[in-house]
Amino acid sequence: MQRALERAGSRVTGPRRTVAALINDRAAHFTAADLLDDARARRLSLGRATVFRTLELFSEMGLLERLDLPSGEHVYVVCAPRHHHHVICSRCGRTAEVADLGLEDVLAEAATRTGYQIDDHRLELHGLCPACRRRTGDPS
Amino acid sequence: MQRALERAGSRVTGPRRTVAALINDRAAHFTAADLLDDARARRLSLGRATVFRTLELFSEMGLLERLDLPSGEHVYVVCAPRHHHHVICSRCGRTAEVADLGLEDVLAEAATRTGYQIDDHRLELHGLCPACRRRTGDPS
DNA sequence: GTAGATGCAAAACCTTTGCATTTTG
DNA sequence: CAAAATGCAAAGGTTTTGCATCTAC
Repeated sequence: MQRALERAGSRVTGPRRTVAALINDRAAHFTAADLLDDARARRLSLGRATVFRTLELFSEMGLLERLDLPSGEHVYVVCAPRHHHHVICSRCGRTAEVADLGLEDVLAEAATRTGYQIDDHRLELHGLCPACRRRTGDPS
Repeated sequence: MQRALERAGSRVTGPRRTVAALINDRAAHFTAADLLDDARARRLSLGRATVFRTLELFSEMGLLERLDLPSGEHVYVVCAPRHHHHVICSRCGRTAEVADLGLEDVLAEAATRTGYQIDDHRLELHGLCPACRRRTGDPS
């Protein structure tokens, strides 16, 4: 992460390290408020504005991505900077990334049918992660 | 819409008719605030809370769907109650619906690769609608 | 007549901004 | 040392809630 900041020409500061550390300790997706709470719980000084600014920075750098859950919540997930999609566990919030799913055909089909020129897309998959699946009734 | 309300066991009230009318007069996606502004502009009495409550009601009834744009804006679009996806014009906000795009294979592939049990998905397509395409430089 | 709907104003949120102060490179 | 980053508190915006008053059925 230090590397990434340097590469991006941004400064490596205490607060940014703190945010990075807090993110690292989170298993699943999180909100800005989550990090603020974590910081307070650990008695780490960290300003609200800094958290928002840092999340935005990390997102621009491609280290994070913001997802909008069906609930309307804005959550962030750690991810690789290439194009991909997220599979989100609706129970625990853990996410996995998938890429190259063969969406091209789907997009082409949509373009043909609607006449729209499709420039971008967002795909979110919701379900249960392997662990939550085991803990649930249905081991199908 | 009257029908839909009756079917759902909800009352057909003045404010709900007003909201439905305002929605009808909108060409593209809109926010709760948009409707409030429209109402004010037309000197229609309509409470803020009622707008939010009605949008929620219509959404539950499947007449509307709330989308979260990449910008973070919460917009609503009119749509049919079956499963489908939205193609959204990034210039004018007009939307089109598409269904049965052959996503099944994509979902199956994602499930296989991640081990998640995939229960639901959201796909948003962004681009230019035919009209905006024409008005833009690139008639490719 | 009564459950359901409304409107208002306040509360609750969430996110951004201005600006003086501190810190990094 | 200069530019960048921070923190605070305030502003801005959106959505929700409590409650007294209406109104559709």
